[in-house]
Amino acid sequence: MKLDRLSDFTRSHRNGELRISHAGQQVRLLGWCKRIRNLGSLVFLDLRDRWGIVQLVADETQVSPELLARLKAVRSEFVLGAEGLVAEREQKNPNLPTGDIEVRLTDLRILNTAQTPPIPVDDGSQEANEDLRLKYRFLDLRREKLQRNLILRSETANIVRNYFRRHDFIEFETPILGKSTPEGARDYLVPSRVHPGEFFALPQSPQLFKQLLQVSGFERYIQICRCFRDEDLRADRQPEFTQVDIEMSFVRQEDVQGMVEGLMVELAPLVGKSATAPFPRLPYRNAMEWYGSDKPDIRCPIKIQDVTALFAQSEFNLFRAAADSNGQRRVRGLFFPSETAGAFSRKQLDELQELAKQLGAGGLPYAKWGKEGLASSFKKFLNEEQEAQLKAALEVAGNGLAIFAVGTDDQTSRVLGDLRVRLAKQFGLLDESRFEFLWVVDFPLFEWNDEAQRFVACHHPFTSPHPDDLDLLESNPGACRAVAYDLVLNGYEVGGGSIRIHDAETQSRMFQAIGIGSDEAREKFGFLLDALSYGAPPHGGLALGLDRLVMLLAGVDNIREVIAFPKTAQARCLMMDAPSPVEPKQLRELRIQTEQPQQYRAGVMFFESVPSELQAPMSALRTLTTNAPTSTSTVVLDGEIVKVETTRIPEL
RNA sequence: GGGGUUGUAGCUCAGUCGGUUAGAGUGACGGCCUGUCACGCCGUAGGUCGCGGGUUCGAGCCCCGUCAGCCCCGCCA
Repeated sequence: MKLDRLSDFTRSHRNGELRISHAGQQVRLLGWCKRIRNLGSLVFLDLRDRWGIVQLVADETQVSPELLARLKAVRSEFVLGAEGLVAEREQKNPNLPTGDIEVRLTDLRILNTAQTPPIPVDDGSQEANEDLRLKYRFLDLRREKLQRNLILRSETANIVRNYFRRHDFIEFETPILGKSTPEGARDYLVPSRVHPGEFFALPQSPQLFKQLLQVSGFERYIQICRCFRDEDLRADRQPEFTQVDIEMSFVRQEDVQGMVEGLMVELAPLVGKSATAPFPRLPYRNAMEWYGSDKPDIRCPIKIQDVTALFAQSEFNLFRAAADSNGQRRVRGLFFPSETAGAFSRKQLDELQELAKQLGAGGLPYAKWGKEGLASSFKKFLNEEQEAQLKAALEVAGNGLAIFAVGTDDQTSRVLGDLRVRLAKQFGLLDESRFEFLWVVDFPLFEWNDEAQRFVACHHPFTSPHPDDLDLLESNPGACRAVAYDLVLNGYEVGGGSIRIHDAETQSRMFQAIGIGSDEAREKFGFLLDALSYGAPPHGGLALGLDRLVMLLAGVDNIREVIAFPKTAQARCLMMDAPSPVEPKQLRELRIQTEQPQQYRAGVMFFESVPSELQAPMSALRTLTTNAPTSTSTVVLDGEIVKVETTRIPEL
């Protein structure tokens, strides 16, 4: 098809903004064909651009046969320039903002054609599977839903910038090519060509740079920056993600929190919510005790109760053993006041138990108060008086379901923390429309790492110990609290920060406590220790996870929905098919030898390096590769020796 | 690293106990249609049942392996 040129055609209006008040105006519009409805001698076309949809119309009594023919040649997703007269519709469409009017075509330019999309671009259609959506992300991103999310993301970033600028923050750019440091997540590494055998690390966060900028005296730092962590992914985690990173000098925890609260109060109205500062502060210890989580969703008020003492004399061995364990193991429970919960079926309870087992529980003891009174997995160990005590402890009034977990605090928190939110949603005990911020504070400074057989920093090794706990740094690290705080929204950690260590001596003690000796500290963090010894101001800050924040603002439960080009759970980009093998020449330049022969992905086929006698079939192989029906990658085989692993090759 | 789940037409899915020629909706293509807006009506084409192996007289269905997507545990200072 011969394409028209854009030439001098300029847009006069945006499609979504046309209203009855424009009636009578000649307009020039641009966009994509969302759908065409051909009634023979009358044709309607919905033209879509970023701002909305407007209906174009042409009928044979009004337009030339040529124009009508050209219009009928249009298919979905063709790119069009349309000229016409805005007119009031004979039959209006109340579902469309532009539904009162239509544009009577006087001219139509076909600026580009389009193949039939492999996935529906229409928001009304059922969403395609996510692997296809990711492969054809550029088409997926045409959908209004994703456009809305990404526009929201842009708005959010804009408000963030303006807010901090207003508060005298200075925006910085810190290096992407940095140094690998011990502790923390696995690094993404970048080999250095000019220094063979040496590697840069992509930043897990700009933590040290922003601290050094405090030492330099900038006092207020902001960066919206990309961070990289080579760890396994989740629905709310990507290998590269964006942080709103801030740092301030001469501040206490409350100063940082107050600054961030002000931002959240400004962001909430973006999506018609409101937030009221100050947000509640909840010590880590209480968060774990009441909610079984360090990022509790307090939209559900139900708290975990300790009922261990009730079973001190019980004949129910499982529970009594915990009561006898001197606090090592406890019996903790949750009560969901709800008729639905009280009517939970045996089957549903079995499914729940399966879930609990996946979370590491041995089983899931329960007590249910419903139409037939008490039903419980340990009913035979409960006399009337004990039942009454249990009801009192769990604050049971009316029907509902109580579930229990036995074990160490870690074990019971994991099970009850998860089920608390899950069941609360199921029973309608959690108002999902609300935004509930809170600060979790007083985190422990260290946690014991079994694998390394040493303490590791909970937050990071630059976090200031609580001033009251400084003496514990050597004597009892496990009991030492940190001046660290997480911002939690609806059960998600959306930010975390701390007051930092700002003197070299404390920093050295900290390194010592996590098993980094003075020599290693000097080698790995010499620049930091130096900086701290040249007049570093007291300072602290926080980093917000922008992706998660926007995800929550957008009301979606997956971070990929607010990222233009996300990676899969296996950290692969299905659109570019990255990562990918590279030319042997590149590897040679970097002095990198791969332990495994490189595998070349070409659609469904895999090739790998082999001895030279197989070099002969190379040209045939390349033909097969490019002709493979599902092949999407360009495979570079130049000079490389390859073999084919699949059974397809013998057909050659 | 481990567990769960999904994979059938371009797309979304159904497919009974293992049994004849694998279906539906939607999309695509062609025809008809002057008020549609998920247009309607008629017709046509469209399948490596993810891939490999096995069991069987016979496999979309059962078994083993494998690849990929998603969710979770470990991991993520």
